[in-house]
Amino acid sequence: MGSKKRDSSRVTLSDVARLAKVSAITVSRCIRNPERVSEDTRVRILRAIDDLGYVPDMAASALASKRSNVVGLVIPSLTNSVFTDVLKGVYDAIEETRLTVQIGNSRYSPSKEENLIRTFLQQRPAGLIVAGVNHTEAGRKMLEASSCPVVQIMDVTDKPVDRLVGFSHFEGAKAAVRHLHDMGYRRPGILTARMDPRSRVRLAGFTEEAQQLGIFEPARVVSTPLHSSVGLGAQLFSDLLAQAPDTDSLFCNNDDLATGALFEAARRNIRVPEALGVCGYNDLDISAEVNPSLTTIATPRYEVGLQSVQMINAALDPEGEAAPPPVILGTKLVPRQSTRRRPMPSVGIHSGETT
Amino acid sequence: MGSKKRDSSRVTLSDVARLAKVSAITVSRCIRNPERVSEDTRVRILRAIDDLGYVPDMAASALASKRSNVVGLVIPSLTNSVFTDVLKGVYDAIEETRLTVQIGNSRYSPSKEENLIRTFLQQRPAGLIVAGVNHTEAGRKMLEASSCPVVQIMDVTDKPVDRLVGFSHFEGAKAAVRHLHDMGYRRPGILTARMDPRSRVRLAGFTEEAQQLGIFEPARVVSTPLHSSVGLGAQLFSDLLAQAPDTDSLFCNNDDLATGALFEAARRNIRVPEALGVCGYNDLDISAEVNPSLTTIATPRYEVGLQSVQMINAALDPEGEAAPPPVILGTKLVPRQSTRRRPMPSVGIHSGETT
DNA sequence: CTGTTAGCGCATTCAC
DNA sequence: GTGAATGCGCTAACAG
Repeated sequence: MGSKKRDSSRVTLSDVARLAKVSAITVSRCIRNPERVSEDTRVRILRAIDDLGYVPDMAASALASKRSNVVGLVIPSLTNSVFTDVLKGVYDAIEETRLTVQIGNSRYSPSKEENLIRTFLQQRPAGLIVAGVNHTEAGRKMLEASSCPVVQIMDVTDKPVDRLVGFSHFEGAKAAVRHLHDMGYRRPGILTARMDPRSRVRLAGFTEEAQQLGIFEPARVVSTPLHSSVGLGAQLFSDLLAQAPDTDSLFCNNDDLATGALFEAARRNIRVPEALGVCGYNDLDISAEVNPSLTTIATPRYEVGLQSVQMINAALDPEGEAAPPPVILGTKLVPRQSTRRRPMPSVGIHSGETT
Repeated sequence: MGSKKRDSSRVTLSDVARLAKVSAITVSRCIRNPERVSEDTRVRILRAIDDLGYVPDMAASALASKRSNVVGLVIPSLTNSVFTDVLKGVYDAIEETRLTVQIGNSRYSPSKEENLIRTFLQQRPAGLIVAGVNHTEAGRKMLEASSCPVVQIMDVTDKPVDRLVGFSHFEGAKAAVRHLHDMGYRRPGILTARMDPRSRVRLAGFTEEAQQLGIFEPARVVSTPLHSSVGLGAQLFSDLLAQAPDTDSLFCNNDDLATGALFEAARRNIRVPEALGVCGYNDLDISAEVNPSLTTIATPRYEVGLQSVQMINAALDPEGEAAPPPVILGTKLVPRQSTRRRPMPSVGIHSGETT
């Protein structure tokens, strides 16, 4: 097999201790709380560590302290770029710390999520970051009973388990509908797939706002439990056209669907934004590049990743206070060429300039 | 802080042992090598485990055995979908095992990669999966000296460190050029960015094949160290057109660049595939959806992820043999509408029907 | 096939 | 500010 070397006696705390002429426990302290050790022993110890190339053994540390340095991260997908952006934020932030990430992929399944939560919790993690605020009952109970900090991300709720950093999908969807209306569109449809909790909330936001504006029409709602993709966006748009041909605009639950709809519109020679306004959700990289460029709701995914780790860190800090209030980040409408720059004069209502 | 509960005396091996009326070590064995324990003690032990809800303590296990169950995975990006596909394969495969993944993001930096290799190796990982075959000298030495199985992925080489599962970028690029030639294009350019080792190899493949076909033209090579993106593809295509306006086809180092080039061609009313053939690399989801759909070289990224874990597993198996030969997976040209279906009759410009 | 003994490397608790 | 003793939960190496 692959083994090539036997374990060359590892450098341990006591090796360092001997060289620095102190006891092992002092070295241990010096590493974890440098300020609790006198100036010059600290210097000696650090030198010894450096000379010997000492590296702490995490397993031993975890065993003795009953606390690992592992942060569990539970997300529903490893390929959806919404979550890979979160991932990047998490990793960028975690590198500054002595923590380590372990990912669990729930595949959008609440029961898989529950299992992951259980598995992680059994490992005495330093903290847990979980996407969403909807869990199985058992899952939520475990999170609440957990002895480590828990951060829910990517959504908002009145009753977070512990800490939370997310944004409102409801408000984002409403802003999208409002924008379509401001631009003069009066017959908006919605394309939505993979009906996970956050998609549902966006649909609810669409519905509420459209109703308030008096432009809601059930026949213009197209949804499917299938996973989102560009190809599916094209398909759903075709479906919508079949059942409500006079639709004049689209809120798509995400930019993949929107991109697909845009492509399908091009194939059908439907002019965007003149004959059809399109607004997506998330602001992926490609959204600025398609023809015409895609109006969308930008979501702070990377930022959520960063802040979730900072919250874990803050919670772990012995000076740490009680759990801070939830952090609700903003979403932002990014107007682009897939919606008009000005409302139509005819059915026209008023302004909506965004300089 | 976030703590809510004190550690409620954990269920340990000896608890299970007591209930099953055996010794702790037998329980330990039963968990790791069920077949080395007699039928009925095994049954008793498994029942006891179940009754008590016993969960092994990985930290203790790692400490005692000097071997963790962590597989280190070093990749250059967390957002590039080429690597998130690998990631998915790795996670799908690892779930079948008792192993666990830890990701290191090298950000395409060899020195960061070296640091990650060092850090991982210090944790006595069960195995290491590393993207690419190009490392710093120190990095390679560490890998060679490592006592755990190492799998290099996503590329090929004569001298793998240990195990390898990848595919040839050189051959993939050559196939692309050949296809463009077969379809009647005679003035191919190449767009390439983020000159990592694999991109360079693809460029070399392009160059060699084009030279052999007698259609190589240095002025049609456009490259930049910037990271690939759809927007950059548009930019590079514009640059190429400025320096070699008669270019009749494009091999793009990846599908992001190709997509950008396709978008830019649309903006300039350059007809694809009639006036311009385009071939990308990787076969991302979107490539089948753009207009016209993108001819590309499909790469087995998910499969590489899966197999890399299987290799680690095989190496860990005590029955395991010596390191198997490298596994070279195939890439596949996927002809789509961005190249003609038939070669041009002469040098003439027309046809390109796609039924 | 099963048990005994020993100790992995570190952190907790309490002395000093 | 520093140290000694003790054990975290498990597995290696033997013995039977």
